[in-house]
Amino acid sequence: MSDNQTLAEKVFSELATAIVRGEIRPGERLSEQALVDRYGGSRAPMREAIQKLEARNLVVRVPHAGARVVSLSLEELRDIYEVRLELESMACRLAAQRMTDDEVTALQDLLTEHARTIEADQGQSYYQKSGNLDFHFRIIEGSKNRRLHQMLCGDLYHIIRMYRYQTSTSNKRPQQALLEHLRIVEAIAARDAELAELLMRRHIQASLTNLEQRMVRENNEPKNKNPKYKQTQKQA
Amino acid sequence: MSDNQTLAEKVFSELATAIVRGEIRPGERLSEQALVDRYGGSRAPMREAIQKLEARNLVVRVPHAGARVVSLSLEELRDIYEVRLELESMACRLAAQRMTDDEVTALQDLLTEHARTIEADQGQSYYQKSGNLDFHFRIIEGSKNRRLHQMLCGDLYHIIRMYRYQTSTSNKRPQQALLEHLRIVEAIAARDAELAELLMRRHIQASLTNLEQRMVRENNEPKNKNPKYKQTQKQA
DNA sequence: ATGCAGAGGATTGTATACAATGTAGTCTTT
DNA sequence: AAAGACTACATTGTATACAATCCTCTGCAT
Repeated sequence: MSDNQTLAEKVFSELATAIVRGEIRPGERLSEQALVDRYGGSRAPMREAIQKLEARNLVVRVPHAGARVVSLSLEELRDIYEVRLELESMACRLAAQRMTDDEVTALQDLLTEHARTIEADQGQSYYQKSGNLDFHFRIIEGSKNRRLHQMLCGDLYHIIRMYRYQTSTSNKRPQQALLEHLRIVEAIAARDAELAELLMRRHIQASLTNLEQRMVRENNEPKNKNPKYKQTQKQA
Repeated sequence: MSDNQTLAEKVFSELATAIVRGEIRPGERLSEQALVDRYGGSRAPMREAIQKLEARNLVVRVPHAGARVVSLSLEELRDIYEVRLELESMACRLAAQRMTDDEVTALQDLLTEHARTIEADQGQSYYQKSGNLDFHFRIIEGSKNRRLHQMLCGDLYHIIRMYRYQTSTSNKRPQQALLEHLRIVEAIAARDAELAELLMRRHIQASLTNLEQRMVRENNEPKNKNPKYKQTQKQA
């Protein structure tokens, strides 16, 4: 029934959401014994859970030294964003070629739903929370490329959600984002793969340029010199 | 000294190369006890090694049922090639923007070296073996994007090397491949990112189209219906 | 005061033992 | 004879115990 999945998997998924939500801060250490005390069981499943987290790049493990939640520098975050930009643009191109007509109409319906929500709710909360993700997820699935889906949803998105730097695009102006979404779906419906890819690229690019600007600003004001690894922060 | 790395890591790397070289066939099962008998130690490090393999998508593990070496369908292989095509083209674009002048000249030197080798050796063996990989690796490193490097070299390349479907491009005519390499480096040296990306895309595309043609052929001749999972093959 | 050396403690890596689940083979039943 | 259930075995998941490594704190020397 409920314990169909192994203890290691349960601990893994609990830890993963905790990390993504920021309940466990970047740089914080994951002691195997501490996990035993918290979740019960023995060290073996805890080790396995930690290894699963490492596989998803959520923690970094060094032999004999233990595991810490990843703490990304701006450079590393830029790297991730660059890859995401490329892969998701690619997904959009493929989606324009491979989505079924039904899937396209379903996507259009989703956007009209979003429009209603924005109008009613002022759109601040709901839209960017799940709606924005829904839209991107559907397009990624529409690419009909399982590996691509795995890379974007499995690895990159979790980390990106950890560091919410998507400020400029979707936070400030959801109606602008919706407009861009509409244009993208138009291109997909017209089976114009090139245009769809270009529009998606521009749609995401804002986050990346924002991040890069932050990087140059950071470099010019070297007051917090090396925030690469914040170490040894126990919960007070 | 030599056992600076843990037993789990040693077993992992041994198994990884064995799998990539085809010494352990796709679909073959990896029993923990069998690994203990072969490599010594106990089950704990073997489990860890298997999990590391799973993290790199070299084996598939199902709870309580064990681990098997991945056996990819043509669709899954196409997915991987599609992603590789996109990521490596991207790497080439970034390399054109970010490689230092020294790195570019080093790359040019590498290609003149390759040219000499081809002339002398008839180029069949050496060139495609390590030379071709060297070239691609350097460009990937030239992108200065660690995550991209990790994705291409860590995950995708191992699997691609397992299934050597790169027949059409580099096998048949190494001198043709060298020519394409030269053009790519020219574009990089000219800092023409767009052109460099385009040339790399075309350079790799042949493998993908070859694979896709194979897929449609396979679908039209359904004599070997479901070669998705070859199961229960013990070494005779 | 600063830097290095060493001992102690804490944590991880490994080994072994037990429990739970999946698998195969046999037996029964229709 | 074929299909289903049951039993025995094999394999994986988990727990506990031991060994090896690293981190920290203290003490000494410069």
